[in-house]
Amino acid sequence: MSVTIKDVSKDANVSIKTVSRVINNEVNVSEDTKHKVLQSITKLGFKPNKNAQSLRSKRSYMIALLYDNPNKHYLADIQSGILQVCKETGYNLVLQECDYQNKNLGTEIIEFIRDFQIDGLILTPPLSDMDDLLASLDNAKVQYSIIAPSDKRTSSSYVSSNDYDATYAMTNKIISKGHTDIGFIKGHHKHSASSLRYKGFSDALVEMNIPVKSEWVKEGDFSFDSGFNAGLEILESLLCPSVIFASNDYMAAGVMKAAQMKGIKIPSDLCIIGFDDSPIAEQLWPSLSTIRQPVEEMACHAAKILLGTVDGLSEKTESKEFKSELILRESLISLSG
Amino acid sequence: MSVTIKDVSKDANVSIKTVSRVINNEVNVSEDTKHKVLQSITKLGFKPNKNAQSLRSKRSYMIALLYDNPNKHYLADIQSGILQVCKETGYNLVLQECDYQNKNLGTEIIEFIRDFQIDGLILTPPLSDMDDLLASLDNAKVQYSIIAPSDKRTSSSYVSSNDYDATYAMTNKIISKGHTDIGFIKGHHKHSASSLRYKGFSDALVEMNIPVKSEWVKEGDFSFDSGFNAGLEILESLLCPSVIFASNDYMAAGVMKAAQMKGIKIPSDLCIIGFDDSPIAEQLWPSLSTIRQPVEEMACHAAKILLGTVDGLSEKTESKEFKSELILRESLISLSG
DNA sequence: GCAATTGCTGATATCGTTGTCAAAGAACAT
DNA sequence: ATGTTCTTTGACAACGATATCAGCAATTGC
Repeated sequence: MSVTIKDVSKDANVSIKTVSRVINNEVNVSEDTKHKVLQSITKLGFKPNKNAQSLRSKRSYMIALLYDNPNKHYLADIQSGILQVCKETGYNLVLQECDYQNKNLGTEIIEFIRDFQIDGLILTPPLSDMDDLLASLDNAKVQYSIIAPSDKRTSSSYVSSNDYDATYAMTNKIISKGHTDIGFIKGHHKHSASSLRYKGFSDALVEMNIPVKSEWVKEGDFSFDSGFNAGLEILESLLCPSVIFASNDYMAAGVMKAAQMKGIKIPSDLCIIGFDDSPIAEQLWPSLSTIRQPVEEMACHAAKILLGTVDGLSEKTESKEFKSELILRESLISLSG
Repeated sequence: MSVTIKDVSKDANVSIKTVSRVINNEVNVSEDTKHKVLQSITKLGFKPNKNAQSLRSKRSYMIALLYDNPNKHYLADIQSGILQVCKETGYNLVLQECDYQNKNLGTEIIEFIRDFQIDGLILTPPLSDMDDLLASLDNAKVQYSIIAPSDKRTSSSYVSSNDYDATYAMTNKIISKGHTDIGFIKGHHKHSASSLRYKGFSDALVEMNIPVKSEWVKEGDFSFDSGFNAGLEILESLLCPSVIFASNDYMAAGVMKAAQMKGIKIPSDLCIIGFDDSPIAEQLWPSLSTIRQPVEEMACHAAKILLGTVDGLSEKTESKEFKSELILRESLISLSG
């Protein structure tokens, strides 16, 4: 039926082991035989049987993406980044939703890996910051790469973004437009990005000698609703800020809706800033000033890192910090009068 | 290292073949031995090695989701529906992005299935309507189930929604609010839902003796931008409609932005209707009246259908049409004056 | 010149399951 | 008692790859 390594070995007049050597790019194969074998392979259209390979070599050629993240756009971007790399390397991606509050998460993940012989993991926030989880993975000698951890640990490979610098820069930009009354909505406290983003914001204020007003700082969870509620609370203060900076675009959209419902004009009465440059940022009116992160590229890189350690064939890839970009749109204007 | 069928057979004092029989629920195993084996299995925590099973039995325990759809929320919903079923049944989901314009799509898909020994496919629009593709899959005896095909073919299993009835009902609802000047934005012409939705709309108008004005009917492609542009065009007509019905929420959001940029007040000057009940529908201000489709449930059902035919263990599941629900929100009001 | 090392190759065992086939015993018909 | 059928079971081959190890020739070291 399907052509096997045996057929190739017969055609090329070598042993099956030699064919195996060629497929796996092993050393100590003469150029001559290698060429001969490769020719037979293309001639017969041979493709190694993944299951047989996996069975014998204990590798599944599958990596898994672990997530506990309600933001579907974010996940979709992550996925397509990883899938690009998978396609090139012949690996497969398996999706696994987790519950970060699950006490047995570590054990369950390790069991999952063992059952399916998953070759490696990619972790997304908030899982990327769960030190005990990472520790048990290390302990079980599981290969993984993490996306956007809070501190750049040296032990594991990661891709990160410069959340702190980006919010710091955006806050300076806001201040440069004449604003001093600035509210902030934090993200989910379990996500490392939340504290980094808040720190970038508050450091920038403090450095310009602008006090951080606690009644203008609320905590959300990255969802539209939490942004909406936080926005309502801030806008019901006696004194309203002239800018609200939300830790992501969905919360910013929530603020915008809250403001519009209260008849507050954007951006003349209130400027709104988001983070992530989600599609919604451009779809709102007025469109949202925000910070663009190369999420897809980051995921792509994370996959390369993982496959670099998992698969001898792929070249080694290093941890990397990606730079964000300020996107200035209609929702931020200079303070009038 | 890991416990195998051999260990179980020793522990239960039977042959490995008998253990295999028990795992696979084969007939002709006495209750006694079956019980004994099952006990050993739980005692030792045995789990069959998927790769060995696949290698021997020619089944991969993997199904693939094929898509060519830019709507990430839609895809994410589909995915999570399928993943639920996969989790229960121990199958794995592989993602495969396709290009519906690719001439060799059929051949490539069949090759993909052969290489990875994929057990079955789930097709989403617009792939679900490509008759030649389905024909070649049939021809290659590939198992698949399709989500939302335009016509309910009897040959293949499908899940569908009542797009026609839903738009028809919504259009009647609009008319009942006193509107007669109604614009419509069609979806991507390759998606079967597009024509169904348009037909539901125009049939409802015609039945109420309201002519369909061609300058108020535009074609989009389900993207925000296409909705935005179509909205601009319609709103630049000499006479503007009092309602614009878009074939999905993203296009409706585009229309809303276009209207707001032109200073048109929603819903007092213009009502807007969407389709799908995407998250954005609730996040806009004013919030969007729309039609909710149980996408996740549909995907779940599609997966059950597929695994019912692929896997003898799962119970057989039938094709099914899912009902949509009208969601009335702020963006539709009665015609004043 | 001889031993030791290196480079290349192949025979064969092996991974953990399922498939084939035959044997043993029970049940039933003759 | 004998033959036939049915149920239950196990020994062993097979799936298609990689791993081990040994063999042989060519090169190197002394």
